[in-house]
Amino acid sequence: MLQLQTIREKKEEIIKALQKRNLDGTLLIENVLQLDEKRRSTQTQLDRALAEANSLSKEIGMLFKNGKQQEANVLKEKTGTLKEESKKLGEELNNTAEELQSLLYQIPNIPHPSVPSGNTEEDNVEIFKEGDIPILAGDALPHWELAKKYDIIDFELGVKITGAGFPVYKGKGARLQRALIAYFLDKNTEAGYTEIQVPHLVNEASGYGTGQLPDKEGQMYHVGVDDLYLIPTGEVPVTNIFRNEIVNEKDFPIRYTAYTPCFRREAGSYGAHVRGLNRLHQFDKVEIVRVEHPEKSYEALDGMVDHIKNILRELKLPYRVLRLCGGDLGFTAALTFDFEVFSTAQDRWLEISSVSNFETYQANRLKLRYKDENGKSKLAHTLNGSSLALPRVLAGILENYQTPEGIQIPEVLIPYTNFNIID
RNA sequence: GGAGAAUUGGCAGAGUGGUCGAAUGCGGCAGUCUUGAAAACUGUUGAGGGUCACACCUCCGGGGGUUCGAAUCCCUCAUUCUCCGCCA
Repeated sequence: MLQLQTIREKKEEIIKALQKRNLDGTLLIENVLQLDEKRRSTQTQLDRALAEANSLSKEIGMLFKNGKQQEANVLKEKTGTLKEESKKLGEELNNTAEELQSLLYQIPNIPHPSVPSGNTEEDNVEIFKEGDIPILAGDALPHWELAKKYDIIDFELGVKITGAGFPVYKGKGARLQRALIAYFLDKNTEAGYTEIQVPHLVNEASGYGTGQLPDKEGQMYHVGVDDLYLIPTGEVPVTNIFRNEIVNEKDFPIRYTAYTPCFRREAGSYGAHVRGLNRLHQFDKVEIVRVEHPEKSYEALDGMVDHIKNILRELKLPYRVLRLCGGDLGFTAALTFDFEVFSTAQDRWLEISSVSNFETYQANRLKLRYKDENGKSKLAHTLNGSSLALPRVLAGILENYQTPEGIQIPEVLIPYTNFNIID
């Protein structure tokens, strides 16, 4: 959520920047400022009433102490109207604040100046590409057929147990997936991220903290009886570690990595593009999260991008990096780089990582602050990225490493799998 | 799931209706002393709103109530601890 102070000071710039998201925020911002004005004036009136009541109460106390009952009773009468007034003002203040809050929740983050304009993923800008796209034999198969051929992923079995989008990994498929998780966690740890394990269900406050609520409510599975949500990404529990925290400036950089399953309802998406592992309701992901000093956050973002490049280079997968355009940028992000791996048998790119800087947007919701050198608390910056999303990496490996003899295992993974071919 | 106790500032811990935003100790920060450090001593040290700056207002787990006045009384929810039950 944007800071009110920023909206007050940079109204025009914000409206202009939001146009990159193809959003005309004029009315929204105007309403916010109006409500903010109203809130503050109501607050002032309320404060005045409370101040008066407070000093009367003190006087009454003194009078009672000195045995002047009658005078005290006279003053008591006066407090009656003040009480009514402050009650009314208090309600008004609450209503205004609530209305203001819900408007603020509707304003997305301001895109970073380097975000290109554009409407759809077509307008994202490729900034880097690496790795050779293998030339496959004419009978090369998409991963879902490879999965069947070698009996390593069973989609139908998942349908029986749960429903579409919940595959069962078997034998070397399961082992390969576990190897990838361990490998990613090891790489992240080497790079300075602390490995943690977090809950896979979160409460409502956490959903608001990272911005899944209220705007993306329908994307999460909700456990009604206990009012908890299954996490759509590890970002939610990990970043919420810092909700309502004031960290020490000396603690930067704060770096965490966590492996979690992710649950997404993804209602209404069917067709060829969601076949196999391309889109699932449950999948595994290793996430990296950083909390940074505002002046260092873009440096950190670059570092995260380089880190993920390294991993993909080691896996020898053909991939590219995109700078997301305004129209494709997530609600809470200021700048996002997407990583895509080339799925040779499907002849298309698959998103396997999304690395974002949220600047103070999440921190403001989370109330995540740090103490600067003058002892003042300021909002920190939060960042996160996938390193990496498992199913599509798996799909990329299956398709790009297929040979007539079987599926070769990338060299760096063999110590983790203990086999070098799936056949 | 049942019974009881608790929830106060970074931590520990006082405070049961009237200068209590809150004693005290530890920790943190600044200073004195010291060649330096430690010790000792002195000062300082919660968050948010509001203001040019003051004033002022709010916050003692969350929400609601009683009262002129609540950290202190009442209701309710949550969490933690102890005992019992159940269980990986």
